Amino acid sequence: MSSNQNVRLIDIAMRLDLTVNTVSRALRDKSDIGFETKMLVKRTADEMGYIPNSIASSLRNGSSRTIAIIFDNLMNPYFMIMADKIHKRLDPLGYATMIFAGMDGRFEIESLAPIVSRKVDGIITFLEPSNEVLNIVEKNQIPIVLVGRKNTKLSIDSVSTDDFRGGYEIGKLFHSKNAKNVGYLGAPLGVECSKRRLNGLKQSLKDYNMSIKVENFRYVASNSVREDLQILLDNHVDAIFCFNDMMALEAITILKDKGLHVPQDIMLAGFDDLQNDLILPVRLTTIASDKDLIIDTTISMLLHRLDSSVEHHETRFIDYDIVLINGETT
Amino acid sequence: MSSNQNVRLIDIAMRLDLTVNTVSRALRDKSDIGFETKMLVKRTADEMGYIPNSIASSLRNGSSRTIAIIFDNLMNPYFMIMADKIHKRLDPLGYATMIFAGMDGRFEIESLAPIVSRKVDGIITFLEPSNEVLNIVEKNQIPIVLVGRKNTKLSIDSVSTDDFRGGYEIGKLFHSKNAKNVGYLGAPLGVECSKRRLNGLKQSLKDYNMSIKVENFRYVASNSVREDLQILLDNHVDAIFCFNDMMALEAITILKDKGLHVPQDIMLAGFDDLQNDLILPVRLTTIASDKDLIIDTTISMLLHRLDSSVEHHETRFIDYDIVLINGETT
DNA sequence: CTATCAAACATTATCGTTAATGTCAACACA
DNA sequence: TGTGTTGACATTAACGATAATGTTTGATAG
Repeated sequence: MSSNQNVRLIDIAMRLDLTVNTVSRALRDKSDIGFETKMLVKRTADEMGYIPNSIASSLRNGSSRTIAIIFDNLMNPYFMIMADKIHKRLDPLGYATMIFAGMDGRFEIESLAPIVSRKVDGIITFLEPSNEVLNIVEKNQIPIVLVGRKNTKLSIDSVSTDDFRGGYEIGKLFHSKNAKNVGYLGAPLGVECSKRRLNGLKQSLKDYNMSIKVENFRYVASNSVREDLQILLDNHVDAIFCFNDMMALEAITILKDKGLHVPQDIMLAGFDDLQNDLILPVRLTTIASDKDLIIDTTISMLLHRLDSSVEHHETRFIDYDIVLINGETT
Repeated sequence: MSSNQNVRLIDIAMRLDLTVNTVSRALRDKSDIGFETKMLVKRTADEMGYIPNSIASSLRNGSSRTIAIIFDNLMNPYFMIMADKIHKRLDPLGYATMIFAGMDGRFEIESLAPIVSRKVDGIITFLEPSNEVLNIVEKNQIPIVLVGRKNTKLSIDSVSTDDFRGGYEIGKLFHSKNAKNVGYLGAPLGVECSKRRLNGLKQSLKDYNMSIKVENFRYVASNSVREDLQILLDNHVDAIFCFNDMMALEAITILKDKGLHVPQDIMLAGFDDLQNDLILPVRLTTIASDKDLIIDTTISMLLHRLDSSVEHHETRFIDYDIVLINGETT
């Protein structure tokens, strides 16, 4: 139980009449230290309750063995699922994950200082970083990978699903179910992946000779799902593609309040397949990409950048593999 | 854009032909530095894109301005909501939040090293820490607050809801709705707060002369909701109190699969009121405690410990304020 | 005209750990 | 006998920021 303060290397060293360095090397099983000494040091460290000060070793090593995850809102289940998967992959590798959230949709320079300042070894972001952010990150040589929101204008490593094809398949599906008037509840203007999903949807509507009405394609602000949905209902849509499952869930909830049932009264589709990772009391038609593969790819790209320097940025696309209709695979 | 590496205090100092210390003090608006110099230093730091190395200052100051949040599973919406609230409160105070998860139900000594090692300024835990953990935390003088899982045997600051009364009210509610045979889907044995909720339930069943059958009170393992639920159905319960909303959601989903409707065919109640913070496509009968108040209380207790030393541990109980029945306040 | 003081900066030591060198005794080899 | 060699440890110098002292210059007081 000894004293009341932290045990440091020097405390062990003094106890054993060794130097700090010897203790440090002994604990990390380095060469140049006798077997007996190593054993003794380790045992003593254990007895004294030594816990290394990783702040100090981070300073010395220039690495904090921490990966930053960036997204705008902790309370979005999709991000949470991803954060969980990231955490589960990185933990065995000795990396802690630090979540930076609450950025209000944009990854700007103001949010960057706390991250860079903490000397994270890498950044996984679900938000498009601004160019300034990218400059600083590059200047500080921090590997960064963008997940799911690839913007062609950005020069950054990224992992993404095939948004266009996702949108296309939903349109095709709606057609096969005899939808005539399809609407889209999208992310706010400027979110590239939402635009790509919409483009895919439009293309399939065109290919299948369904009507394309611009007023049915909405850019939904964060708390205006209700209004945009009402507009679609006023326009008598019979099928709605939602940017993601969260929006679809909100839409279902609102529709239910209005006494409308899915899919009997109106068809609905989302994107992300949350129900695969979360318990949801409804079954959604949705685009399911392989989240584990997305995360595995992301992390391997990130770790790859950790030891090799940047030559060229690449984007890897992860195929989605199934579309679910009310729980049944098509 | 100057060089390719980090800008440090010494880089600014050399540029301006000042000492590191002067630059440091100038940037932090300390006394002993002339007004002109401060301005010059700040401007130069800005131009050079200086970002302080908080690892270094943490080492020097002995504080990382980081608060650790502990829970077992990132993917639990309740924790996520709480984490979000904590983050939103601490961020303006300059504290980063670091999430430590994946602990599999127990907060044991193995999980502690990475936390202590990082010199966090405080710990907010949603898991009961073991006594060893508590010892080490105290030895290292790290303030810690336990949220929602108060175990009377532990000497620790904590914030909790009145679990007993919550359970009691649900029983009372079931009685008012003419339930005759009430079941409980609880947390695994050993989770104190689940036991308290059950005790509350039992008490109300007794007070209202409803039948108390031990076989209807289940300790549900993480992935056996289905089996335990089936047992309750076999026992012909007409109302089920679930440990929390997540379990209630899972139960609803399973019941729906079986063609049973809530509340027509069977009554169901949860705990936490997730629907207040999350979009849920169902309305749950649930116990709603004031989550913001819980978090505010937690953080104020934590911050209080940061500057005053430990004298005595206390538990504060947060009242729940409403019970919802399918969305209607009782 | 010198002692006193304060403003404005410089020097030095320190946080805990770790990499790069230094030292020294024991032993081998020719 | 002298020259390497090696095992096992010690010494020193970082990492970047900051608190505790020192130093210088100029102004003010007596």
